Amino acid sequence: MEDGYHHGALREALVGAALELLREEQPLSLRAVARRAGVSHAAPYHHFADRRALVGAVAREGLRGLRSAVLAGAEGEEDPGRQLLAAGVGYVRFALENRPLFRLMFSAELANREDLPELREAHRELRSALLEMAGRRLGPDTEADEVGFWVLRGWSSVHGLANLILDNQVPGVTTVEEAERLTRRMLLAGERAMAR
Amino acid sequence: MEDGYHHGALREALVGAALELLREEQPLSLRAVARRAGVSHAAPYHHFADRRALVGAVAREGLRGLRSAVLAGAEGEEDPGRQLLAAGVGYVRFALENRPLFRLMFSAELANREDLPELREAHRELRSALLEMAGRRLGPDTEADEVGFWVLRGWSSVHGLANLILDNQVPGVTTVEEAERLTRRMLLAGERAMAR
DNA sequence: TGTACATCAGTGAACGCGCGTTCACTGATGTAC
DNA sequence: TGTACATCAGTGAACGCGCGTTCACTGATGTAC
Repeated sequence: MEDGYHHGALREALVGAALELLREEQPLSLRAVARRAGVSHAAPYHHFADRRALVGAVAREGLRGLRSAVLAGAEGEEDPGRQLLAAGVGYVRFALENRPLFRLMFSAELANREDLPELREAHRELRSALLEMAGRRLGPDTEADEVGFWVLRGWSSVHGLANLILDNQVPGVTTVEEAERLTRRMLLAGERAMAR
Repeated sequence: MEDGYHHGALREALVGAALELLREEQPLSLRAVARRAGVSHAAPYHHFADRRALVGAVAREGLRGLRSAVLAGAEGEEDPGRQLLAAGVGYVRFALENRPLFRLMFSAELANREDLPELREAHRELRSALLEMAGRRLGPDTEADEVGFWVLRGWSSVHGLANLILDNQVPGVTTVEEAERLTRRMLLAGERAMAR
């Protein structure tokens, strides 16, 4: 279990190495990941069926992180409306602070997830968190359909804004702080329109 | 100029071949593009500095198409509010009908466009079209900042929705028709909230 | 109208590279007795 | 406590592949005189 021939927790180490490479904006090849983990390039095959499975595991980790970021943002607030606002800000912050990972999570490569049940589960958990928060905001008598639609509206806004910023489509917004301020402003405008 | 040794319009043919490959969800390698255009894989270098320049030209073509789709949607309407609605629907339709191209246009590869002035110009033209439409909707006395913020709100919603659909994050929405209906519903809800 | 010649836009071979995956192997680990 | 042995999780060599890019080349085109 110590160091030496048998690694002990290579699976986790590989995912960690992949996250490291992403942070450095390096391409996520199976060989590069193995290299970074300090292991031969054939070793990953004892833990992942193929490159795709590894990428899926990395994306899953990313989704969990995104969910945490969203929930962490909301935790500091009492009022459900403010919770949602903070959640949106947390979402955008995560995207900005984990650009390549965020892109990977929503990449064409993983648009079809039928073969990656664990990744699907992570997506479901993120979605549940959003639905739960929106449910608190809209009240217990709100129909599920309406809550779903409401989540989709908010999610689209925030997801779109995050993507536009990542893609340098929002002139003058590059830092995390600027992005957070803009997100808050945007969500506040939406809330205000709703409340009126 | 006829057929034969000199192609005559290889640059355009290469971009066309690339668009064809994207439509088939094939990877956009320089060699594959040349192959599809029926030309040796060294030929593109007489028209593009490198692979990146070719990809940039393809994205530019895509952006022009997106702008056209947005304007075409709006053209059928008189009321500025309805124009914006139709523009949004056109945006999402374009994304759904040109999935790989749309992804390429907003990919990490092209997030930095400093070396691709023609692509930047295409982005500017799309942005101008959006600003102009929003300006008509908000009236001539609206401050430029406000118009810009308003565009960003709408664009984020529509761009986010398009991306979420492309990524199979919106259960039950896969066809273009379903996506259009949902977009309309979403934008209507936004308009309604604003009008109230 | 003909000819010499520069320029242009192709070709095909070659370069070095990193990739995903497979394979036979071997050292380490854990368990049955 | 020791030993035999199955299983596990690594290694390193090898496979075939497609890639971007460069190069010397050559055929076609257009122009000057």
